[in-house]
Amino acid sequence: MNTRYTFPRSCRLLKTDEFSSVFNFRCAKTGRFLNVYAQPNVTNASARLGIVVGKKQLRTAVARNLAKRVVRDVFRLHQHDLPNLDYIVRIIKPFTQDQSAIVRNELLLLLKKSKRCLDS
RNA sequence: GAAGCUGAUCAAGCAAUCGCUGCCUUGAGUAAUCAGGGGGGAGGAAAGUCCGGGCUCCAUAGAGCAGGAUGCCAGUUAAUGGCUGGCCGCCGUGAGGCGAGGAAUAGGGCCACAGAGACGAGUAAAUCCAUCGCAAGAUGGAUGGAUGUGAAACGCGGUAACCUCCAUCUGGAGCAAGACCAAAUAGGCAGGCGUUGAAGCUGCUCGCUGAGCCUGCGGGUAGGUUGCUUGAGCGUUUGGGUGACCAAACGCCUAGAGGAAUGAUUGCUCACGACAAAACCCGGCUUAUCGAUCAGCUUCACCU
RNA sequence: AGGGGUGUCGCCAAGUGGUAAGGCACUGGAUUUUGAUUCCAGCAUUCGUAGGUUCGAUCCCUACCACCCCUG
Repeated sequence: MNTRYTFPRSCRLLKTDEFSSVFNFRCAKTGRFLNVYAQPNVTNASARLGIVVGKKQLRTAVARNLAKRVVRDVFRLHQHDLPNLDYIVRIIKPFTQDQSAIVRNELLLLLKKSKRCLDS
């Protein structure tokens, strides 16, 4: 049995209430490009992800989609190593395609940091 | 060799893994959907939306006015304000580049400053002559240029990218166009039954309240389907034309989403990768752009 | 997709082809023991950018850039 790396609907944050509850939990970690919020979730079996991309930061639809795709890809590949949390990733600064490696490392670091923040 | 001019082409490639999204197919499932396999998946500007056309709907007896656009001549095209060729003017040493380039005797307006005077007329100063006067000067006549001006000492002045005139073109809206299917709720129309009692309380009877109820139809909202990619298409060759372009033959099928799809990682190679992402479709224009290649040409320097 | 508007000093802005008003702010001076008020003076390197028409362009024309608004 090989582990699947898909990103089904059950692994996303969908409702506005879910987003605002994670924001109100106030466990945030900030990097150069990203801003990660986290909250433990009891109802779901796996980690869940929500992405916020502002129109002010990334003007065109292509840039927004690229940002979302990069974040989603990192989450997808590491979802089985992550604890049972709700994450929200917000993009603060725009980045281009050749900067995506830096962004990926930063996101992994921030995810680990937020886990430690919740444990303490 | 250096500096340029013009035209054309390309817009990193290959492999593996994990993902995204349509299409075809197989299986499971009532269905939504899920799983496997195959195959496809952004541009030269997709951009700005500046022109032109196709397509669709609405309007339309015919013609005109108004408004708008264009403006040397000829050609090309489905069409154009695009493009091509020629003439003329300007710029550049040159290859070349740029040009809304018709009419001022149809008419109106404007022409700052300077200058006597800005198109109506007319003479301020200067020179010469005559008269008067001691002189300063005054009056009359003649002169032709100078000053200043972008231009002019009156010449049928300049200006039409001021209005205008002339010639040509021009119905409007836009795929959220338009077509089809079609919940819930409200309302409409037709038929039937209803104060000789509809409907409700209520499963039945009594009782009470007291005007609607049933059936059918059509419009139409949410939503869905379609329009949606085979087209004034692309490539090669041949022929015609100075050229834009046209014709013929052969070959090819090349995104079609709907909160909006092309990414990530690893390895190798190289010019070390810019501007930038389709949304009904084409033809142009304009703008952004790391670079690379090819062809023709110009100028300068050096060598033979 | 279609349509409209704006861009002028740090801010608000006037300006109908002839060398860019005004107010606030700022700077300097005067007045005052000091400050505020008041008075005087100063402050525009391309009128968003680039071309064109014109003797001459903020103004007219064309293209572009940025921002805003409207209809669906």
